[in-house]
Amino acid sequence: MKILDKTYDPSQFEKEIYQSTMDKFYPKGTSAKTFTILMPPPNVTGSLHVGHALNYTIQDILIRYHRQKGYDTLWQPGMDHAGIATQMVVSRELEAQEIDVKSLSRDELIEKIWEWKAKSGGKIFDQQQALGCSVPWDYSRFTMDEGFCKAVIEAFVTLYKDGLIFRAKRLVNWDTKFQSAISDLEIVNKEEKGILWHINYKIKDSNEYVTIATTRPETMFGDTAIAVHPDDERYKHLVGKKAKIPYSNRTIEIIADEHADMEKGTGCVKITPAHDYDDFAVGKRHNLEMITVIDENGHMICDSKYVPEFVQGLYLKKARKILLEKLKEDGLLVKEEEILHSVPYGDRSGTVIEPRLTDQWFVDSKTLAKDAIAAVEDGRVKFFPEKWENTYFDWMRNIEPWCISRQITWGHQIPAWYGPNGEIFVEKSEEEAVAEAAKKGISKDQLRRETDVLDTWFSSSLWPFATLGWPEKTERLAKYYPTSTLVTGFDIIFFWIARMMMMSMYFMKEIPFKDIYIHALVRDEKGQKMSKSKGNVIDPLEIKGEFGADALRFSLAFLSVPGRDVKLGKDQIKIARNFITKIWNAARFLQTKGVTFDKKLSEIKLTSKLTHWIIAKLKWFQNEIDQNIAEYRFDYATRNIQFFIRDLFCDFFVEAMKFHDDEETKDVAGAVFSEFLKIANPFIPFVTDQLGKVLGICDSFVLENGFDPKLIETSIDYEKEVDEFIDLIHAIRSEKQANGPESAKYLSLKQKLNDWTGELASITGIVR
RNA sequence: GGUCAUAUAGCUCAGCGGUAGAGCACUACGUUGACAUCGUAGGGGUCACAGGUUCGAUCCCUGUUGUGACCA
Repeated sequence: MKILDKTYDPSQFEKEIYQSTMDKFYPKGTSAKTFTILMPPPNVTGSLHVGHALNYTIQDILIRYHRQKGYDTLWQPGMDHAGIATQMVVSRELEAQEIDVKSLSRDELIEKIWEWKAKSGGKIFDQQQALGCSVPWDYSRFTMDEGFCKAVIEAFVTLYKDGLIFRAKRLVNWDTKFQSAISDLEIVNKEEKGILWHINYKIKDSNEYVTIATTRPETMFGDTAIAVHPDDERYKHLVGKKAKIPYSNRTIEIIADEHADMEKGTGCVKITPAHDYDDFAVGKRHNLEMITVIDENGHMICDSKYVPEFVQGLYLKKARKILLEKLKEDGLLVKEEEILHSVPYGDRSGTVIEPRLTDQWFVDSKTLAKDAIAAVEDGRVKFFPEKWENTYFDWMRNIEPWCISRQITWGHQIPAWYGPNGEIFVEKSEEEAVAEAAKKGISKDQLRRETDVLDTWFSSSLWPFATLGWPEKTERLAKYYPTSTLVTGFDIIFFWIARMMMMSMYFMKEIPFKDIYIHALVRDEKGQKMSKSKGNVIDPLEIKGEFGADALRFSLAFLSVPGRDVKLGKDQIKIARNFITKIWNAARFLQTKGVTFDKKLSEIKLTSKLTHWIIAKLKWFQNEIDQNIAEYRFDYATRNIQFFIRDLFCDFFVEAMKFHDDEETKDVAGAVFSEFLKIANPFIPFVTDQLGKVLGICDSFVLENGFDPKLIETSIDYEKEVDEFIDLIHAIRSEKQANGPESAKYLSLKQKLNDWTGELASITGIVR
């Protein structure tokens, strides 16, 4: 047997251990009890950050643990196509090569993106391997692969025919950079300083003016009313009168609506239903016209009869500036008031989001949410920590229709065809659409396919069953659905969890997963969010290089206290690395002591107090870990790993071995250490497998079943006696430090130790 | 504005209706047959504040304050 090096150097063996164990990560299909985790699919453009590392570490611990326990485990890997993000990355790259993206046809661009994917996509898979993720890689799915596309079409067409997807002209969040609608989850509101401009509109047939207050004067050409509060005595006399929009020949009615806030601005508010959500609602109530004055690029519309020439075609901010100057000149701008207001930004584009009236496709979330809510209410699906169900309920109970169409190229093109008069045919294929259209006398060349693609999250919402083969009735689907535990961050409860719940309840009529474990955000050691601009980003691969993947995994699990952010600093990882070194050196000591690792616990006849004691502690340890995993307490589990090997095994048992090293003790030392490695393997797979190999225990612990604590009997009396003995040792050491070796108390305690009879008398030398 | 968290040692955090815990940092000692990436021992807390329930509250309840997150 090769003697271990003095220091633990993970870079020497991590890669090899992973390569040699990869084939053990596949579901065996032999056990009736399954344990399945859906890996949250990273973006095809993504690369590993420390948040992923936490997410994958937890999943890998769960998977490896259950695999050892004899479950048929499937950790379903994959990737999503990240519509906007990918198209952005590829467009940028093409532009760098001086290729005009706009001149490419749809098919050409898509081809370029596939080329890019083949070359640069999915880097994260290698990084997941570096971290030790025990994934059956051949099972990987991609939201744009052939089978998945089929699933998306099936889902879309079914929902449409069931009346749960509809097309409508509504206000949506318009991203002027991508020139696409985005969902309300994809915008971030920022509190900003702004100006409330007070502008006079002349009352028709009167010399009076009404002063409205607005932060967006340039939209005035889309105004279709002015609202005052019904209880506002100041303006009661104006209700029903008409006012003229400056520089426009239109007059608009002054209406009473509770939307007007008497406290804010002048109490009079202009209503622009096509460019503001609140105004849209007012417009609906009062049956107002909706006039769009801003185009898809964020410029004032050119050929509009509503927009005066002097601002036509101008970028919004420019138009605003020119308009305000003119209003000022003409004495119509009567006040500028500084205010704080919240401004919506696109989370990817970083540009101001414009509410825009467009035709889009929507999912009737409200209807789909019902079963999804019920599944959590009645406990079929549980959140850990439980408090997150509030967040879930809150959102689901107030859910709005989900805008799923995107005006981009990369994604699942919506399977809808339009006839010449706006007829809509939603079918799984062009042939079927043509056939349906023919029934209404519309020929194939009159049909035009919808160019919009679906929101990436629409395909992600099918992940629990589409990855397993749906819509086909595959064996895999039958066997692994519903899955066991979903592990993810709270930031995608709405984006992903809620939507998977809705789609799964609808298409599978069954929950997608039983438990949802929500982990925290990883922050730096000061509790600040990691960001490139702050320079406090911890790169998991750099950490792996410096301290080893096990140290990173151990630290992340150690810090996973439910309900708290993970504050990760290098110090913490160093501590973990030092601890792993301790395990390494314990192994080294056992080697030099001539311990062999070929006997199982059950094969050793236990006679001594010392061996009874350590085995009793091992049983306790195994039970603790079982419970910790069942409760998703990875912080406890790692603390227990530390406590067992350091405080119990090394500090006492190994020390005692230095005085008491008969065959039984050595056999038990080997067997207990082997069991320890096995139990710790899901947490720190690399070092434990390496030790297992070098010590000749086994090639890998990946498929090793743990021992059953119930099958090995230990004497409680022996355990107690050793515990008392240890307490006495601590008391003696403490007394010696406190009052010196001459103190009466020390001497009497020392005497008590010296008088100890029986087996333990042989190890009193442990106190020096 | 609404909701949900959270406040315990210098720091990061466990914990519990009845003597307050760990790691790091700090102090002292130590190179004893694996480990200085180590060991042994130690100092250090009015458990945010104010009320209430209780024989007893750091823990349960109410309020205040600070901090954080989400929603509008």
